[in-house]
Amino acid sequence: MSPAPVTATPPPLLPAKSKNPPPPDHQAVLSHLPHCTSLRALAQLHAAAVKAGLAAHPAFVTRLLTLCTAQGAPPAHLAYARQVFDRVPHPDDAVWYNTLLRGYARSSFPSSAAVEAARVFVRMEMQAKGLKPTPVTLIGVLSACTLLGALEQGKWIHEYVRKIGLDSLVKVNTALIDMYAKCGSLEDAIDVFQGMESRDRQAWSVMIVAYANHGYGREAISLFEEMKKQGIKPDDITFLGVLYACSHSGLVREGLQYFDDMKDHGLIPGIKHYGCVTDLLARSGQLERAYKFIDELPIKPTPILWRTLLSACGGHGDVELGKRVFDRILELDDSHGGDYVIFSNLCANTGSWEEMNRVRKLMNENGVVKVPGCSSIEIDNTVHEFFAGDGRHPKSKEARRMVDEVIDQLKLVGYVPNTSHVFHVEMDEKEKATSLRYHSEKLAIAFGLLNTSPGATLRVVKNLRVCPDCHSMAKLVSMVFNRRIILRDLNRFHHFEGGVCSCGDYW
DNA sequence: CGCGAAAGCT
Repeated sequence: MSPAPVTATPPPLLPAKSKNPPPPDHQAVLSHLPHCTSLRALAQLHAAAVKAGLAAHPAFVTRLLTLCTAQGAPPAHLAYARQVFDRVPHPDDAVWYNTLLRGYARSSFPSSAAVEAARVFVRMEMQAKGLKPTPVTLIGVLSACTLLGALEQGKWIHEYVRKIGLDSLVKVNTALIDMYAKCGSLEDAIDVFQGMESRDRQAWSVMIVAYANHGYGREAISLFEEMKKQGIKPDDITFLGVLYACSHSGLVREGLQYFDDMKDHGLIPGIKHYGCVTDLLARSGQLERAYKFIDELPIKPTPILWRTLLSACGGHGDVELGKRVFDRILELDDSHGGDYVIFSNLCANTGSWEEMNRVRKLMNENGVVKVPGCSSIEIDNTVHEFFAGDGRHPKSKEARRMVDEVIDQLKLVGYVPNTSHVFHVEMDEKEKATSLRYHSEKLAIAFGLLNTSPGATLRVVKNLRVCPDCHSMAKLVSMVFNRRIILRDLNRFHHFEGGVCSCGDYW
């Protein structure tokens, strides 16, 4: 769908002059709000609200902003929210700032969102009315940091939180735990958790997810058991965290047991719980069982569930099942470029060339666009970006040389790797260059590793999708160069020490 | 009164 050019602008505020203002029938207006999905409908309702004298009605403005900044809302909606906000003469309610801030924090354009979120925060601080950031403001700022992997900014906010004395609040600490964990510092997350005087269900759940994200499935589980012992009742999200932990650490038996336990707690699994179980079965190699699991769900599976399985078929090299799964996905959604890529890679890896050509053709026929992958790596406060198939970074050549250097070092220690990147060495120069071009992440990692001081911990943050090659690369380099490496892919961390990954992924 | 954690793949 391509939306018509956005011309909607918020209606001007009524000069509240009219003698007999219509009764603020805000209940009626509010009840219509959730049904407005298009910008046009929103603008119409907004106009009606202004006529009803609701332009600055706190509940109305907040709900309007919330709706416009909802997860997955198109950028135009976010821009509209901004206009609504800017047209309020004296936004004197912290909640409005908080809503807008949160909107930026979960926007799909992280880097520009960060700037905007910071501006909103600063503007709030500057308010002559003495508008103080509320706990929710800080939670909003922290979740913006979380989204961006901005550890340094997050630490700064932590200091600020301490300074204004909000560091005893359970919710703020929970946001801090989440921020630290998702920005790669599990140690700081644990510190905050242990320093809390009391912990609610959410605090426990977030800490469980934190361990899970870093590959410490056993620790996540024992935290869950400890939580129950202390009389805190787990909810569906806690269980999601536990299942997530199991699927990321290869704890198949435990995961299935906990999935079963849900009903004893009176909880009904949702699509995300099914997602975890699918992942659990599929990644551990029980591909057929996973297929059956999805097929027999009591609710309609989303393409996401099939996609999870497809990716696992790729990992296990099962092209036959992969094709069946791929067909199931196409029935539901044939516009997702990633599916074609995963499946065609699977075909390539198993030598199914005919099938691969068929997929490539299908992809063109369906007009699917491939977006180049991008990785970034932060070294000494400078962010370096590498795009797949692009040598624009000034150090691209150097990085590529370093990849070769790493490979030579590996040969010296006599390591016999079983991953594809070493095959590149065996290829002729032309082939090698082509292969490496498509592994920008690998280049970024090698570049970063060799440029940091010995023994340093390297954090790879922000949008890094760790391809299996990177994963092996990190493994090997941590061993050869004796570096501690933390790799972050979109959702989870891999800690390498002496060539061993803490995480059960790719087990 | 309204804002605050949460599966998978790219």
